[in-house]
Amino acid sequence: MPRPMRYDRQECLEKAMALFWERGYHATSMKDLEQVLDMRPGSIYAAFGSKEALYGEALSLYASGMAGEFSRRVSSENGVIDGLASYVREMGKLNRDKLPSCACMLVKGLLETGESDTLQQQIEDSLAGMEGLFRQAFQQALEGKELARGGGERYQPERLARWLQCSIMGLRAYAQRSGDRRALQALADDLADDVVRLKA
Amino acid sequence: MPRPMRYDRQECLEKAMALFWERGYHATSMKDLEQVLDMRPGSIYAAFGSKEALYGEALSLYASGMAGEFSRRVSSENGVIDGLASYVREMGKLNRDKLPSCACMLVKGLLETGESDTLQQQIEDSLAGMEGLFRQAFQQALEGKELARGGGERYQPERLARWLQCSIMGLRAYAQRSGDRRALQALADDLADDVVRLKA
DNA sequence: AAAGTTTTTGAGCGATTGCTCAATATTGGG
DNA sequence: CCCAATATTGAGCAATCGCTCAAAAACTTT
Repeated sequence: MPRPMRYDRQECLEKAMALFWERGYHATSMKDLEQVLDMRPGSIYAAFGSKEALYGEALSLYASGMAGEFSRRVSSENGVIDGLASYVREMGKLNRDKLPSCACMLVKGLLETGESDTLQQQIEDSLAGMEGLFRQAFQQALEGKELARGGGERYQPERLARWLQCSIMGLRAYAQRSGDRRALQALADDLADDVVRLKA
Repeated sequence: MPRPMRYDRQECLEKAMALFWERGYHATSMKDLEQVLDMRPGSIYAAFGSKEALYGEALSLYASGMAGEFSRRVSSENGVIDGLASYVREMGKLNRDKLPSCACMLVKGLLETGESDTLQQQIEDSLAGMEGLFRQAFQQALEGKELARGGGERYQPERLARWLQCSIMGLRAYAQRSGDRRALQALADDLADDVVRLKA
């Protein structure tokens, strides 16, 4: 007997995510969101509670999407290491025309939220989650004898995961620059080669 | 015969830079700046014109400071490569207690300004300037036979400069996370070792 | 149709935003 | 000691911010 909902929550979240991802949290106003979602303020607040909560849900959606894409790509190659390298190499194609932003939404959020912020903790948790996925991948590579022998302490999965996350953060920040796309691809290729070099 | 200025422009800029660096552009209000600078709106606008212009000058100050510190540290070591490695290794000590933010102000700005923004261009120019300094350093290392022979195309100064800037961007974004400081130092050490490894 | 239930609407709230400008304060020169 | 010149002040502007809530709309069931 109730009036049916006009809006699909998931679709709304995807649109909101795209806008937040592109402009960042502070530069995105509720007016902007109202326009993109084609919703009036009351509906948005009924559905999501607050701008901050909406941003939080958008972040979660982004994080799960990123984790999914990572897993998909890594498992699409024969070896884990090749999968990781492919994942990195693909980032050389990052382009503002296809995505709301080349930079990682988590990193954008990390750099614009205050340290006492509730959002900060969520972002750090998501980043830690990604780093955990990287660690698991390297762990798998280690157990599958994919990593070169004699790497020593340098080849500890958590160490490699840290390095990989750092490199990806840097790569995607670098990609945010509007400059030469060939330079970006060359950089991504170099980093991917560094990953591959863990094998030999 | 004019009334003398009460405020030192440089001191004001440094305070404004610290605040912008910590909070970012959008999260810093004129009210905040008035408080930190101990100036009333009229004085700020008379001195700097607008919030955006003030931010721009703060960015310039930051960029020149960073460039100066880089040059100082690189030339303080015997070899260029050791200087670069030392520069990277020192970033493992990045701490929110000492600085307004662990992250690079230029990167924070890059990730929160829109692409058509005037500030974006200034930021990208500054980043390109830093990358140029890196390139010059690697060029110097190359001419001084500091780089290992047989590195091939991989050891082109502009390629190495791109990689170094990417790594530093990533490292400092990683440092913004409030987590384990030993992990950060380990990461910085690993990256510094990668720089040193260009020699052998 | 009427009643009941839930969603959507949008005018508009108080607070804050970046910013202006007439008024005031503070100096050196005459 | 007053005047010309410049710096500083701060009340307050229009616009926008995130957000609220009583009313209207839209559906199912009876």
